[in-house]
Amino acid sequence: MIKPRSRRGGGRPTIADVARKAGVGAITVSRALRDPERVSEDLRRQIRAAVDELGYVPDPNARALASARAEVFGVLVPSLTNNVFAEVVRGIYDSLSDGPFRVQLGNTHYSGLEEERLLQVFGSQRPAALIVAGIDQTPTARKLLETAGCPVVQVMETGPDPVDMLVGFSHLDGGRTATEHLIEAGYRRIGFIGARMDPRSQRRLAGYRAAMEAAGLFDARLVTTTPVLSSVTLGRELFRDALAKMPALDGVFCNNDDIALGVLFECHRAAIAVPKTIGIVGFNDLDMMQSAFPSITSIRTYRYEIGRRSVAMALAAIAGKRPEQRVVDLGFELIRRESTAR
Amino acid sequence: MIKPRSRRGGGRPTIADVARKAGVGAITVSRALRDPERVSEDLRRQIRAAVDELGYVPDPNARALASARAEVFGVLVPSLTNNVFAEVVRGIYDSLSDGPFRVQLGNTHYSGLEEERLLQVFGSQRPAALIVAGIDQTPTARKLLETAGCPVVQVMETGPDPVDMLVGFSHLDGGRTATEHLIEAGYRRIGFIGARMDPRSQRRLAGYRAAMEAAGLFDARLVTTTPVLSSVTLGRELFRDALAKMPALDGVFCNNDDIALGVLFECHRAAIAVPKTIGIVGFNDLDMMQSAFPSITSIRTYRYEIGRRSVAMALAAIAGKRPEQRVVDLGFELIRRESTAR
DNA sequence: ACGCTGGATGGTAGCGCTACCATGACGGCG
DNA sequence: CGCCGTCATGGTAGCGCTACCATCCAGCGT
Repeated sequence: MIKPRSRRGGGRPTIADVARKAGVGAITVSRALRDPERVSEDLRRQIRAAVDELGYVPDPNARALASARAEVFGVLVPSLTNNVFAEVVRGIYDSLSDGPFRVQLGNTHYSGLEEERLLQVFGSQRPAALIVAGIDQTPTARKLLETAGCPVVQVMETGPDPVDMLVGFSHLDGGRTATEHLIEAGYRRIGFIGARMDPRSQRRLAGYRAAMEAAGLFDARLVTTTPVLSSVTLGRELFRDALAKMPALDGVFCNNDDIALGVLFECHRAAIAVPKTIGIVGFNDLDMMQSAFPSITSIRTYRYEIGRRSVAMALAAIAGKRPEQRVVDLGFELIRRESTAR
Repeated sequence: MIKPRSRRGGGRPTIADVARKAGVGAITVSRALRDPERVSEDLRRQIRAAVDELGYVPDPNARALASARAEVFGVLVPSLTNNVFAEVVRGIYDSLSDGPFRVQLGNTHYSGLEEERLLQVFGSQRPAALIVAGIDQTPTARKLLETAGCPVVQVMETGPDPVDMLVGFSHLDGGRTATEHLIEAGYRRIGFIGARMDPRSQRRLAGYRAAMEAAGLFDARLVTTTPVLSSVTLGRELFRDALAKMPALDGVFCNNDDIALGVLFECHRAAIAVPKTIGIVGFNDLDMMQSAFPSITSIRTYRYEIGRRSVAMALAAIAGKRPEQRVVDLGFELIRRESTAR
C-alpha cells in the first residue's frame, strides 16, 4: 500500500522521501544539499539522483523554522518607481540571483513610520541581512536595525555613524561640485530647484549653498523646492516659478535629472538658450542626459554598483568575514556636457 | 527559575508565551490573531494586551509551515528598472501593503528559462498567489503555473487562453491605433522603431503592420528593430539608422516612450522639424511625454491600475469569490499631442 | 429532566527541516 | 594490540505554528 500523503502537504516530496529513495538518513540529504563537502562522493551522487527523480525542492519555510534563520535579504527603499532606487535594487537582485537568498523588498514611501513598520515585519522573519536606503532612520527604526541580529547595510549615502555597514557617496559634495562647476563656467545667479526634498536632496541643497556662499553668490530667493514627488512636468513648473521669482536667473542646479529635463524642455518652450542664457546641471546622470539636446551636465552616481557592493559586504559578514572597511564611499563624477558649455 | 530559552530561538516571545500570560490556550491566541470573530470579546482583549506587552510578532515561517500556505504573492516581471513594470509593481505593493501578504519579486530578465527557474523557487514556498507579466510563458512555465495550486494572474496583455486570470490590454490594437493616427494626420512613410523586441513589442509591431498594410503603405524597410534593451540613447541611434535606410521617412511609431524621446532629441540635433517634417508617436505615455517640447503623442496605458486590479482579483480568488470576469481588458487611450499635430 | 445542538475553547499531533549528540568505522600511535 | 581522535552517518527532538478533533457549557425543545 502506498503511504498516504499527509492531509496538508499536498503531495510534494519531502526530504524523507529523498532519503528513503537514496537509502540514506534524512539528515544526510540535508547535509548533501547545504554542505556537500561533508558527504562522501558516493552518497552525494545517489542523493542527487533521487532529488532529480522526485523533483524535490526544499521548503524554505521549514528550513527557516528549523534553523532560526531565513535565507532572505530584507531591502527597504523609499520608492519603487524612482529610477535611482530601481537601479540599486537591480544591483541587489543581480548579485543575489545565483545564490540561495531571496529578496524581500519594502517600499517606505519616504515615511519613517512606514519604515519602522516594515522593519518590524521583516524582523519577524529573521532575515539573513538588511539593506536600507539612507542614514536618517528614526530612533525606533535605528534600534530595530541594531537589534535585528543580522548584518545591516545602509546605502546611498556616506555618514559618520553607520548602524553596521555603509555604501554610498556624499550628496553634499555632489551638490557642491555641481554648483562650483556652474560658477566656474561663468554663471552667477544660479538657482537650486528641488522636488521631493528627502534627506539626500537636503544635503545636495546644503552643498549648493556652501558653494554659493563661498563665492558670495547665495541668495535665498534662488532656492525653489517642494515636497511633491519629482517628475519632468514638475521640473517645468518649478522652473517657471523660479524664473518668476528671479527673472535674472542664469543657471540652475536640479536635485535630479527628471527636474533637469523639465527645465530643459521649458527653456525650449520659452526660447531660452541653453547653455547661453541658462546653464543646467542635473543629478544622477541617467542615460537620457547624454542624449538630450543640448546634452545635460550631470553628477554621475553609481547606483547599480551600490546595490552590488552592499550585497557583497552583507554576504561577507554572513560568512563571518566582516569586511575591515565598513564604510565604502563610491564617489561620483561630474560629467560636463553642452548644457553648461558656455 | 526562569524557563531557559531554547538554544536556537534567540529569545523572541512565542505564541505559547502570549498564551501563558493571557491565561488561555495557544490555539486561542492563534485564532484571536487570525480570525478574531471566533474568539469572545473578553479573551480577545486579554490576548491583545499580552501581545502588546510582550511585543509578540508571529513567525511567518512557522505559520507557513503549519498551514502549508505562505502569505506571499509571487510576482514575476522581466525588468526591475523599466518604468512600465515598476508602475505595475508599485500598484501591487500599494494594494498589498495593508494586509498580511508579503511580495516576493522576481526578475526574469526577459528570459523564459529564468522565468521557469523562478517559478520553481517561488512554488517551493506555496505562495498565496502568483502574478506574472505576459502570456508567452514556455510550456514548462505554463505547467508550473497551472499546478501551482494558487490563483494566477497574468498581467500586461489580453489573450485568448489565460492560465487562470488576466489583466491587461491589447498591444496589437495599441500599435494599430497609434499607426492609424499617424496615417490620419497625413503621414505616409511611417517607420516603426523598436528596441528590446519582447512579445508585447512584437504585437505592437503587428498592429503597426496591419494598419500600414490596410492603407497600402507597408514597406519592410520602414521597420527598424533590435533586441537590445531600450534606452533614450538607443532611440537616437535607431532613428539615425532608420533615416539612413529610408531618408524620406515622415513619421515614426516607437515601441516605447524612451525610444520616442530619443527620436525627438535626434530630430532637434539634426534640425528636423517635429511635427512638420516628422511625426512621432510613443507608447505608454510616461509623464515626460506631456512636458517634452514639442509634447509627444503617445498611447496611454494603465500600468498602476493593472497592478491594483491583479491583486484585487487574486485576493477575491483567495477568499473563494473567484471573479466571474476572469479576463479584464483595461484598454488604452491615444493621447494626441504636438508631435503629430501637422 | 434529558438529550441535543452549536459556539467557544483546548489538547494533541504534526508541518518539513536542521541542531545536537550518538554511533560506528577507520587508522595512527604508543 | 588496544586506545583514541577523526570522519562519515544517523537518530532524536524540537523550531513556532495551525489542522483536526475533543471537550465543555449554555440554551433549547420535548
